[in-house]
Amino acid sequence: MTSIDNRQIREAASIARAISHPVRLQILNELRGEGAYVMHLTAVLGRPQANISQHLMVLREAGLVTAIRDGMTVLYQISDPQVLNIVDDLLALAQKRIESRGLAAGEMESKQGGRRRRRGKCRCPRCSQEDRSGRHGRG
Amino acid sequence: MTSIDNRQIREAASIARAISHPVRLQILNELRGEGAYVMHLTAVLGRPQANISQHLMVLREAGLVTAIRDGMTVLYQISDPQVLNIVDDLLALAQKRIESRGLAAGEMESKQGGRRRRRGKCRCPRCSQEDRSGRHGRG
DNA sequence: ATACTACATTCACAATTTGGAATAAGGTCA
DNA sequence: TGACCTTATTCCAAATTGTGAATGTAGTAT
Repeated sequence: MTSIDNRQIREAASIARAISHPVRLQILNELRGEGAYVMHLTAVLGRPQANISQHLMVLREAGLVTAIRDGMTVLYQISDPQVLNIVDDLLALAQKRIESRGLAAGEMESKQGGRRRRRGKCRCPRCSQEDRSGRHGRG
Repeated sequence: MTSIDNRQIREAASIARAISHPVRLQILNELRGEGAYVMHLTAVLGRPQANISQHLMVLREAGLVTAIRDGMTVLYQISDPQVLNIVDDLLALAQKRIESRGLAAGEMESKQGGRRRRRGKCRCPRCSQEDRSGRHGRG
């Protein structure tokens, strides 16, 4: 039996709320796999460091991510794989909608990246390593 | 290739945003299966009708639910089964956390319903029918 | 028509969230 | 030590959200 009490509802809602910001969702998406350093997130998302840090704080307080100091840098990781289930479901539904809307409104994807997309080079420990060993992509 | 563009991120975030309120999450949870009438939601959640209606509007505008008039009453349904995947994942993670917190903090479930739980009787078409027969769809 | 029921919308205000700027805090290295 | 790097936090104004109260709209019944 699936009895839902108030605590569970509130907890679930607060998880959703932490995820419900484009920057935070993007952060979670970037943390797939082995996680990412703050400077990497700052570089990839193209946002001020303070802002990234603020969003990371929200994610931390919601318990969605954990921070591990590594010298001067900090590695953030997703705290529980189930978090990614939620993210994946959200992205899947979003994708489905965008597609069906595209068919309905003739709004096909042929645009060039409206805004700046990837801020390219980042000097975080991981990126430096990948850069040298020629490994690209995530996973 | 799972390239995530900005539109998809924003769409996903806005879905999460719509879900991220306890009342709305509870509404979605009540809509499982065949949906529910507004008066049923009002009765079950124990909140003012206007407030339920306001939250339903948010869910409608986010495209998570659809409304079908049926005489004087309005039946709300989940617009896409994938919405429930998200809800289920949120509830699962919430449950997992509450459990692990309970073990860690000795906060076992020994409370009586902190707030009012179910407002019991509701006169919506479905409840009335179930009340006097037992199990049947709408007519 | 009136009265009643179910639901939706608007308004006003409090509470919360957001993000930039500045600054603090923690760590490394010459 | 001080210069420098990475990340965290505080302050604050603007924007957004949540809610009750009142009101509007649509359908039913008499």
